[in-house]
Amino acid sequence: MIAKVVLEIPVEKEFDYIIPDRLKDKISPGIMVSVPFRNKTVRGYVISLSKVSRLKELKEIKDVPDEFPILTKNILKLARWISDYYLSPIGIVIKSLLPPGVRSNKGWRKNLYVTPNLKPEELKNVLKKIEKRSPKQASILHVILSSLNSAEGFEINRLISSAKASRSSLFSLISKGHLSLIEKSPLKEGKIIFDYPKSSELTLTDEQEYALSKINNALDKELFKTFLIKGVTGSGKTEIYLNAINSAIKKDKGAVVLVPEISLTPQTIDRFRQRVKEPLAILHSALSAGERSHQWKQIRSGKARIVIGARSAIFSPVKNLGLIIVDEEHEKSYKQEEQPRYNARDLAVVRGKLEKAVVVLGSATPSLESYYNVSKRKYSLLNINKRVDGRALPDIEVVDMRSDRQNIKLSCSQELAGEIDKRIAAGEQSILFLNRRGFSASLICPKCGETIKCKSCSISMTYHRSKNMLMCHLCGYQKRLLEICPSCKGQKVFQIGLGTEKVQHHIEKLFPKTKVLRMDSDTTSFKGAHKKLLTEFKHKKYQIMVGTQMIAKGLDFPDVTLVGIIFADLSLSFPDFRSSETTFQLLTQAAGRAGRGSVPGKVIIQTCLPGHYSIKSASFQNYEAFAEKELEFRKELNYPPFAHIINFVISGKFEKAVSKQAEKLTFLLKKHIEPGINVLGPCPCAISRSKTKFRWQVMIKGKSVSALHKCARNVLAKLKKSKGIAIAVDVDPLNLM
DNA sequence: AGCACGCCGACT
DNA sequence: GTCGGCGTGCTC
Repeated sequence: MIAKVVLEIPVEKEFDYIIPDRLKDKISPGIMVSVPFRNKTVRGYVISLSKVSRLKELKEIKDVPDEFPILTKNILKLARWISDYYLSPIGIVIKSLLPPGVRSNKGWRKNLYVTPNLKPEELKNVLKKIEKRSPKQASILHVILSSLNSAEGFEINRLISSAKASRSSLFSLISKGHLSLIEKSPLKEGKIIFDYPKSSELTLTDEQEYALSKINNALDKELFKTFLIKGVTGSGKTEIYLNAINSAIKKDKGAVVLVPEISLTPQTIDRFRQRVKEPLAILHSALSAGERSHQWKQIRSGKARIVIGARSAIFSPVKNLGLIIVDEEHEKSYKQEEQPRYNARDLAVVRGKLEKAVVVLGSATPSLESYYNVSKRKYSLLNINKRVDGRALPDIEVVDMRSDRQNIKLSCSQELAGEIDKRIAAGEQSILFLNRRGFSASLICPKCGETIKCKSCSISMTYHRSKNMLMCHLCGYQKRLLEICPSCKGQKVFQIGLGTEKVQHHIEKLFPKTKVLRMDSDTTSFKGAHKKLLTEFKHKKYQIMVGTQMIAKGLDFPDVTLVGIIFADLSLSFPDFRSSETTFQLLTQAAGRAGRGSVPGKVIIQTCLPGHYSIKSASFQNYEAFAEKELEFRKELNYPPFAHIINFVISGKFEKAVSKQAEKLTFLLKKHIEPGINVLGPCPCAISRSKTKFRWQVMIKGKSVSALHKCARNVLAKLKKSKGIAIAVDVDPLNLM
């Protein structure tokens, strides 16, 4: 027999190996193997088995470290899909989807037991059913049934030998869900006993109830279906998720919950722990390799069926997966910004289809891609328009900062200052949001007009007052604040633009008796600081919080009744066709921090573009109005969701070589395009230099992804490599900087 | 990816 | 005449 094996190398090729007799029982698709390759031994994964090979001289598989396939059939299919769609070699895809601890394959050899997932009567029924077709499997079940009270449990090797069966028969029973793999022998009446947490069942609103019933119906039918829950901030989406998960458990199905990296806080996890009626596996980026590997094995063995985690949790090998939830589906952090550049939200739908599972995407501000999929009838929309307990949405006021009365340099309009004052008097709290840390955005020389830039990047350096240093927010390079212009030796350099440090400074000056907390990556970088500062704010050690992106989402402080957006235009000015969408999302999410308690909230948006539709519709809390306008614009310019984009980023140390390669690539793209595809560029990226590397980009755009794939594949195969030049291929890019 | 093979320039 | 630069191509 021949095994088709993929290796962890950037090559789209399967390598054939002979399966030696001593290993033939252990090998099935999805299993990890070690194979001779060149003069080394490398790790690989069996994709399929075959009787024949095109080649005559084949090498043998050396070893099989695991007892069972680490990749399930569906995950293997998902890996294939990712490889095709995101133009990334399958070996690299598999490498990146397995947690690092698992790949070191420690702990898979020892202490492996199985435990039945069914009651004895049910096992007997299964036994009867499979007796004729699969005598070996039946024999295993027979051994289990005849020794259910054995205190030793079912160590797999002993079980296999007493049943005179093979590993693959045992594995079939596991993959059908009749048995689970476990590391200890905790048998008690044939089933692991869990400590179920107590749960309070809150009553649901009518809208929540309706959404849940739709999801439950779909779960009952065991068919693939995708829902988009559009629920205003504070509408209790999580409550729907929790109930849906418990419904899945009742139907003996597993669930995966994806949350954005920043939302995976102890508070979030506790909420799920308290309410979900089974142990959770938590896949957090902060876990060590060992911990990850442990969690993974708990999932793979069927011991944990409910998984909560960030992006990569979409690969967890949950048994009998029935439900996939993607919270805050519009979040950019679901996109992996390195190869393979997948979007976990989109993979959720692909995996849902493979597993015949129900997929629930939730957001207060759905991505236009998902919203458009509703109108194409790919997803079903579930609207939640009311907040729980009938609380009012905050009142939003837009303040025009162009007015003569305002001084934009002082962070705070008269209106905002007045509202903050009221909150201080009432003992309530305020949150002020600005999406830039540091004190001054940049330094400019009035004599020559130059701004001070990083030595290795193309962006201007930000002045940080607490450190008294200039910092590059891209590469982290720091240097002393200069008194003299480095390019013309002019005597005076001006600081321009706001950062959170300066806002804090202004607010402290304006309200000298008030304690102001600043939350940004500068103040939260040391261990435990994030949690500590939030707790202090909750206990009202501070009246005002100033912060970046990190405070715009998810925070829930009942005493916060005012949210101020210091400068909404900052995100609108981004050179990206999605900047309006991002701004609308940011404003809506930030506004959602206000009025989460009994006192209604107020939001003040400061802007120089008060007429812009993303600011206007955010101020009316009208998603539909925004989406309608934005979709019109996207349609006109043939941007997503009406088209797909593949972005090529060419980078290297020498600018000439980079631009030359970008032009060669563009030439080939133009040569290979089909009708309906546009080639845009080449041009330098918005961040034209990062970490000493120059960056250029070319885009292809068109309605049909497969046509784009074809074009990209053709061209990448034809393009001659240039030394020191890297080309990153990004399908459905979210970051165009 | 990583490593061998191979084809042109500056050196004992 | 040889050492070594790195461009090309293959690895079951």
